[in-house]
Amino acid sequence: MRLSDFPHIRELHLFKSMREDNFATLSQAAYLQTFPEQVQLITEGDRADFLFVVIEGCVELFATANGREATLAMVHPIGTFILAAVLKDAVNLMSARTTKKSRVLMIPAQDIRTAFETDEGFARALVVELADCYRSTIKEHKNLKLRTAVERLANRLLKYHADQGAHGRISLPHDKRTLAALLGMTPENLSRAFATLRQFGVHVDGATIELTDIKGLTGLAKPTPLIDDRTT
Amino acid sequence: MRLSDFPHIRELHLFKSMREDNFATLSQAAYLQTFPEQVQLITEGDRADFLFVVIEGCVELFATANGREATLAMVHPIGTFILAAVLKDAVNLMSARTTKKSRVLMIPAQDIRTAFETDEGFARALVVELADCYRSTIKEHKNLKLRTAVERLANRLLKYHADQGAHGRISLPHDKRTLAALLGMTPENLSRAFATLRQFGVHVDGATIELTDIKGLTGLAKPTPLIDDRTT
DNA sequence: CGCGAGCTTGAGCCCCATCAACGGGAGTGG
DNA sequence: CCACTCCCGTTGATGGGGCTCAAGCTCGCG
Repeated sequence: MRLSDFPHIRELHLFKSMREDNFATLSQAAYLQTFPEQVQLITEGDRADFLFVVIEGCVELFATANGREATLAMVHPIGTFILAAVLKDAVNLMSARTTKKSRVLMIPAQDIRTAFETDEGFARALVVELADCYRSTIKEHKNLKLRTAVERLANRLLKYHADQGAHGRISLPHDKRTLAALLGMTPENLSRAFATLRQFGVHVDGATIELTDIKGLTGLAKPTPLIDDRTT
Repeated sequence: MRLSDFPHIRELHLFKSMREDNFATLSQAAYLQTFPEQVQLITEGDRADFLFVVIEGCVELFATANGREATLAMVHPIGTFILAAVLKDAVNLMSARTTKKSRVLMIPAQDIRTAFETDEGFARALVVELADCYRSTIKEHKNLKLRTAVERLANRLLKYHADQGAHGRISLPHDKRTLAALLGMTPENLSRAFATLRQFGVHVDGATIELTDIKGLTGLAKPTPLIDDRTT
């Protein structure tokens, strides 16, 4: 892997407090690879052989059963996935595919586990990382159980709006069928949800959305830090 | 707290590898308390002041928003809850209430965090515990998104059946309105789901259920270790 | 015997999935 | 430059799963 990528990784909360020698070992064992879009990186049920770190691009985590498929999360740079499975030396509960051309760092699972056992700083960082992941999924669970599809969309738009500078205009980070899957609905229903939100100042033009009634939209969405805040 | 309760707690995976002195400190700071049923122990949004350990009875974790309520999990002995919030010194994402008379151990959050920072063995145990919690919620998420209400009930019955010795007869561990909430449906709908399952050999008599067609029920439920196994 | 809580059953409705058709933009090849 | 095709997104019609509201039922208990 290229040394030029080390600084970013090293600065990750997960690796920041790791001992230098352990990090060096990990670096040497890791693979940095570039994938085109729509490549499936892992399959649920398979043993977790690598910890993945998304350096560039975007990865979709999803699961399948009974002929149905559900998107569980999108991983953006710099983010990791299947950490829990790697630590437990267990099978993946989710599958993963790229949604765009992506650069991904793959760290052999055994090296992660060794570092966990020998590096106290790393073990502590893992606690924090896992706690964050855990709380994120709880929020997502609440989002799904306590809100309708239109409410989920409204909150998601407000989140994008805040992320992108709150200038009244946002651009969707995913195509609409992916966004629909992420929100737990069909593409058709997403269209209708957008139509419903028109009366709340949501105007769609392709991947660009204009928000002209933030107050009204917020009133509908009723965002709460207990679901929507990234880090609480 | 009573010394007689120590052995059970000490044997918990979470505390097993903790240093003796740290465990002693924790024990002295902890409160063992008994609550009647339907007592709310914590409220979402409040700061997490204690780590809770259910010694006896049962605790329901739930969340509220927009006038809706959703049950997220049931905690049975011996189980912990709001560990992640305690570690992060954050607010609770869930509320908790007893569903029956319960004995609960309450360990001050600050003591847990201190132990985390000073006790390497405890930190490692936390990683495993959090990874388990994390994977459990992912499974629950998949259960909800990938299955219909009837399928969720069928799988739940099969799980109880296995837990209780697979003798073709099970007794429901919760009353039906709680079970309905746990499965993400209304009590009315649970009734109808049971009626639907009659043709698959599910015969209801109060809290006792007789299963006369395990094979057929399994065919409908299509259980998978990637959702239903407690520890994979 | 009367009462209330928990459970069941029924009717109606809403949200959302499904199926089908259509429109438009991008890419391709003539 | 245009015709063709394919894919994405939209729109409409229909249906089903599940919720709501309301009534009836059963059983335990006073």
